Amino acid sequence: MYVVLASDPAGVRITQLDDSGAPVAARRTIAREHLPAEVAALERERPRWVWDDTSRWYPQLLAAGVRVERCVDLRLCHVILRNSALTAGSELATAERGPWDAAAVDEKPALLGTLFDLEAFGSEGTERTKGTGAHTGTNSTDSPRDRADPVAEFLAQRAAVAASAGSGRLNLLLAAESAGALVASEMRLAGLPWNVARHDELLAELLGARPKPGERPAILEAVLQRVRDLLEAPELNPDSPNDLLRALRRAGLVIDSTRSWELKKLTHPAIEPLLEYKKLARLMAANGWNWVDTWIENGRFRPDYVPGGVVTGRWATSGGGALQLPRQVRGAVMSDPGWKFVVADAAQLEPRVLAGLAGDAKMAEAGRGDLYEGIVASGAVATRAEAKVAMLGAMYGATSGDGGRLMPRLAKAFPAAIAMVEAAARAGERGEVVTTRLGRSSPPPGESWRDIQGEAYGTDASAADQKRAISQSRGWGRFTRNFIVQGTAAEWALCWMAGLRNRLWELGTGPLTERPHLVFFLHDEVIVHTPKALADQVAAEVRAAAADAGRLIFGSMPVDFPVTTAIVESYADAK
DNA sequence: TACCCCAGCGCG
DNA sequence: AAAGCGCGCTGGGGTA
Repeated sequence: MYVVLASDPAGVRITQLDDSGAPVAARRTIAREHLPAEVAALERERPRWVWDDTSRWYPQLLAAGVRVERCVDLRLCHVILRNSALTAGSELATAERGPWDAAAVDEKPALLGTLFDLEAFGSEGTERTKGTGAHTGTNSTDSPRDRADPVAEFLAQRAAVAASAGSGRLNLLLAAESAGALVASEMRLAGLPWNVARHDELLAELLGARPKPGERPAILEAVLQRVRDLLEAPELNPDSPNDLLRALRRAGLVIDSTRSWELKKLTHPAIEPLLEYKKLARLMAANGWNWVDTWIENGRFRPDYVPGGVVTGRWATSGGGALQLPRQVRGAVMSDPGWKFVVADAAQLEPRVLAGLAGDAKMAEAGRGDLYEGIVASGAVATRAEAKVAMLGAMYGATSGDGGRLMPRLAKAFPAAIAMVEAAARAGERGEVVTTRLGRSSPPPGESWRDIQGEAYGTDASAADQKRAISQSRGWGRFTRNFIVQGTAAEWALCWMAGLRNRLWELGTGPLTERPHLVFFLHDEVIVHTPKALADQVAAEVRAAAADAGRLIFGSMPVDFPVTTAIVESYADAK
């Protein structure tokens, strides 16, 4: 059964559909304040909730203590189906842009009326990312998506999937994407436990005690003093790349940027303290006291997770840089008393995904244990380090350096896997679209890309035009090469997390945050916060969910997806 | 003052 | 080891 929710001037309109999409009862409208109780009652029948945007509906339900098992997030699913090569001929994909299509930045509409609509839509989008997602309460009935009918959209999506040759995969992708949206709301509700006192200690050890606003802490100041002395630049502003570059050149160094890996090549007494300064200044700017003041509330870090925020299907976050927490401060992530973290990491996820995608039995075999050791054992390369750099080269499209040099050896040892990424690269170079295992397609290159390619073959094309076109074409090829791997890995991770979410729910009783629950997700890694006594069971469920995800996506293809699990009280103690 | 872009660096 | 993929955030520095 499906239950479609829609905003209505009078409250919330509820439409129940059977599994074929046919209405099973007259639709009705209830008052907004009755929604949580209504959802809780209907949830016992395990429906799939259908709504325009999980972040507009679910946070309030969670706040009222109502958790749902599954949903369809029409906004996220629409994006997938609109772009997927598997549904390219569908009405949904070929229709004019509508309220379910986000306004594209580079498509400025000519007509004022249209412009107004798109701007209204855009402003809604930005509100969503910065806010709590709690839109349903007040003035949301005016947004374009509320003027669109979710029942009609849902039926259009079902039709597009049903007519596709890849309907099984697409259905899995849509379910996983929607489950991800539920997880995102739940993780925001729970928050990542953050020990402010410990964070303070870490900062004090590394930087010195918290300074007055606008000043530098003692250790940072002392390091800077050394830099200024050694460069004989007492007025140096080390945070200004221009200023720093001038000072370095005055000291006789030949350099054209202040990037740390460029600095590392230089020999000068000031380099060591300068690199130290950069490291510490970065910590202070990105995750220092200001960050704690802004992002930690009541011992929890609650970033805004953005499922589908990356073209490849990876998540993004907005606010707090949640996906870039530096190792230096991970010690401040500490479990509650009586609770533990289970930190789990999918080992060598992307190359394993590539083995599955390509159906490369040899590479799957090499991945029976440590994949890189397996590659060494196959004789392709001599060391684990070489295996790793060669694999990265294959997946990212390295052309030079060790990656570019070693990659051809992989092509000999694992021809199927390498042919897969090479084919994706060639498709991208031609401006074609590529598609992940479950059916997410890459965006086509933009208009200016095509212009540049076209111009390079005109009669008055210069050598420079052609060079530019080739370089741009290769660049897009590297993107599509990586897209199929990164995108399919993201699908694996979504399936993993969706399965884990339900397994965790079964381990406990009561509200979500009193059971083992997800508190963090980082592409190929999750953190579960769990009562101490359940930690071992959680670790087992994490591994079982990983095995499920592999079978769901790759079927009988025997690719292993081992996960490392650590049961810890601080994130810093994992791996 | 507000806004935009860039350089640089954190994460996978 | 900084060549090759995907992001977000900060401070500097410019413009309106």
